[in-house]
Amino acid sequence: MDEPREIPDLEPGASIEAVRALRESLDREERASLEASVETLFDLLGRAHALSVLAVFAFADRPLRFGDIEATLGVAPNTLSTRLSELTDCGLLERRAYDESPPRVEYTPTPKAVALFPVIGHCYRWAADYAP
Amino acid sequence: MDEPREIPDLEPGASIEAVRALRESLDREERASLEASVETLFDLLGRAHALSVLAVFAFADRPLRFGDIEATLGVAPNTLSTRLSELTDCGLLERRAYDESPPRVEYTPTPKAVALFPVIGHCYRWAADYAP
DNA sequence: CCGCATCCTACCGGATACTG
DNA sequence: CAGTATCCGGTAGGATGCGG
Repeated sequence: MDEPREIPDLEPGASIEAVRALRESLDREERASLEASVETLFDLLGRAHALSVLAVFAFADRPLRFGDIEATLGVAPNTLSTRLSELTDCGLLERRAYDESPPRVEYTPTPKAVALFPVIGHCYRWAADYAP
Repeated sequence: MDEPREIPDLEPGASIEAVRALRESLDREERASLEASVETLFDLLGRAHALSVLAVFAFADRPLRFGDIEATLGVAPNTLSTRLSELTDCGLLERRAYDESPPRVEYTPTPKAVALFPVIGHCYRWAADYAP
């Protein structure tokens, strides 16, 4: 009774029809659980610069340091610190600190984050098509 | 010299590699324009309940009224009012007011919004796979 | 030096009451 | 019914400080 309807793999660009069918195939409890998970995700992404931070990682080909992201996005350090902590706590980023001088901290996207990158990609395509 | 590299059509689930290649094919000016458009989109989506509102429309099969969304999401009316105005101003929703009593206002997603629905769909799939 | 914590200010979002 | 007015708590932004 665990997850008989578990989605086998993550297909990028899931059409709404497919997801709508998925939602309707779930019973009340499973569906509430799914909605809650999505709500958590939306709450996370629905904060200042969260999507932008993800985008920076999506286009980077190496681990990123605090200063890298700060310079790229130009956000206040405390805000960036909060976002990075949240993303790390949710298992989207992995934080590795090296005990050096000067100190070095590197952030790496986890597979969980990589699985979200198509969202970023789609937003870029959308912007290229529908921008003013 | 207008848009020789215009993306022909919106493919759902654009891989980051493809978008990365696109970004690198653009010259400085075009790329800055794209980044600005994406930034605008991220700023819009990065507000409270914006993604949730989009999701409600993505799964609805008819125009929605203010009270529908309010009841579904349980958000404060002033916040919802602001979000709906922003989405309407950005051309994602079309607002139609009927001069009746009691008054009736319907919101319909535009093609521009429909083109964003795969983002919602992907988030649902992601949540089903990676949720706690 | 770099990554963050603190302090303070401004604005945004939540709850409730109220109007056309 | 579809919002607006009002009040208030929380969160983001900017500058600065400090610990490693």
